[in-house]
Amino acid sequence: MIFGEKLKAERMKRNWSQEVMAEKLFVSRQSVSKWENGQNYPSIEIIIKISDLFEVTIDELLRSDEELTKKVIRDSKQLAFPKLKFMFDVLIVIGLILLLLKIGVLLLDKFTALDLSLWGGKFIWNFGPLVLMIGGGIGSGVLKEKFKVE
Amino acid sequence: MIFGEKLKAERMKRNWSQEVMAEKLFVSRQSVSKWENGQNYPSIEIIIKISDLFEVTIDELLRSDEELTKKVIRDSKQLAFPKLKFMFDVLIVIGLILLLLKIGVLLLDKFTALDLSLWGGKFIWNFGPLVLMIGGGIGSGVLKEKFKVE
DNA sequence: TGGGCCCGCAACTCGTGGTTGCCATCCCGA
DNA sequence: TCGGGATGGCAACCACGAGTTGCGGGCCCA
Repeated sequence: MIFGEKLKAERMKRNWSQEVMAEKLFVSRQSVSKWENGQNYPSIEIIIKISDLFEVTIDELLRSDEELTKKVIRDSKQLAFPKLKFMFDVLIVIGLILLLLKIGVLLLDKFTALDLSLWGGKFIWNFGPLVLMIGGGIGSGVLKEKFKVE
Repeated sequence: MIFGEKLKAERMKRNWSQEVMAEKLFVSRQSVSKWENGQNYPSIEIIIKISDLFEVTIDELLRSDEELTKKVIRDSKQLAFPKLKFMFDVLIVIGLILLLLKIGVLLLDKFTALDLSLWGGKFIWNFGPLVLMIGGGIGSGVLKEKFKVE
């Protein structure tokens, strides 16, 4: 039984005896022994107390590390997803801003006496925004698709 | 009792009757009724099953919203922090890139026959990168300081 | 060797978790 | 209106499991 092992591990991590722990939880020492050896579970109220005492979640106490790892992997994917996607979204926004700048400059050049020139030539300004936006869009879309299976 | 209310809320959220839920958990309908009315708790094994069935953590089932809210606030702060900070960090990077571009152009202009001009004039290129980098740095630093109290 | 600390096994008690039976209420269709 | 089905609460009952007490074994140290 998973619970007993985890209970024992947490207790020994703190160098407590079963007696000490029993006192903290207001139970007999043998109760603690039984839990650790998998003979029975404590009551719900006591499980909550243990969770507080050790500052671990009840899920961590009751579930296998396998289950928890699966959950952590899933969670970390969801954590990484917004972050990575956000970065690609920023690229899209930058490309859009550059595109709008280019259009703005062209309009001003055409309808006003201002003689504005785009730095770097037409090549960069024609393809730069496009590359950023398409690259960002592809990256963002791929990530979205990858975690849609979830 | 908190557990019973949450159990009922989750069940009704799915439009299940107590009968349906009892079937899913392989217990009698009256057991479900008792849990919801706070007469007793289910066994540990069943609590784990319920947690899986509803895709909520056991902590969420057993703890008050007050306790959980305190924890969620703490977690969401940590979640929002990297995201917002990341955005300010991107601004810093953009500012740095623009600064390097400006320096690159100036060097090429001075040492080669190329006649390159910075679009928009010296004002933007002297202050633009600076504003981005300082703004990003301040934003990033404020967030860092805000959640350092944690 | 004796004492203290730590922990496991067994017997026992009692409370609680789950089941069954019954009933009340509500809603819908004939 | 009546009957049937669905839903859910209360009560009685029982088994089992959670917690307690008693006992003993192992280990370590003076």
